Amino acid sequence: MSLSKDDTSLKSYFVFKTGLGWCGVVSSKKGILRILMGYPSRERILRKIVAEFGRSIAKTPAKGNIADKIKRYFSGGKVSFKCVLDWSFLSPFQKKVFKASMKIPYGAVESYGSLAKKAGCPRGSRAVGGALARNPFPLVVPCHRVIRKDGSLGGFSAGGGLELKKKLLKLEGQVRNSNK
DNA sequence: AACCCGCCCAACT
DNA sequence: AGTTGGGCGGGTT
Repeated sequence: MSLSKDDTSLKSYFVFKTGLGWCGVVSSKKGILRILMGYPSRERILRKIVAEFGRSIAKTPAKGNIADKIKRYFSGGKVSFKCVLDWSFLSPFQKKVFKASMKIPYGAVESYGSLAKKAGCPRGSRAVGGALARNPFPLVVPCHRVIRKDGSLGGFSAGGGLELKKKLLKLEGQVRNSNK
């Protein structure tokens, strides 16, 4: 996934604060390159962005409605994230998995295995887990809706960790108080 | 060519 | 409830 550091293709970012931590969006000319969320401070998220995209990345005013959508979603709105993504750097397998996962509707969940089947890779549950573990577009590619077959949560590697996954599912009405 | 995994399933205790 | 052991497929080094 390594992006060349001194790539001249222009990238830009903006960050913003939400009820569930600091979030950020990095874009290229083609679309959104990366969504970050769940960071505890402005410094932390900036450091992360610089670490991944280099110091030369440009800051841009929070244009577009993606920030508003995320905020609305975090406060309980049933938001559907339709936005242009730049996934030119993803592997074919990742594209298949992300595409399949975007079909999971708000408020629904699906298991890694079942998603693997829908992505055309019937025994690829672990591979699906691996792909989702590096999902650059959390929320837009709703990897938080993918859980284990037995109902336990599985993992979540975006900022905020498993706790955030639990919160998101709760927002969507999916986590009973089982505390599993 | 080895590792690592956000898994799954059956078969146990 | 938890553990084990085999199998799994993609990604990374």
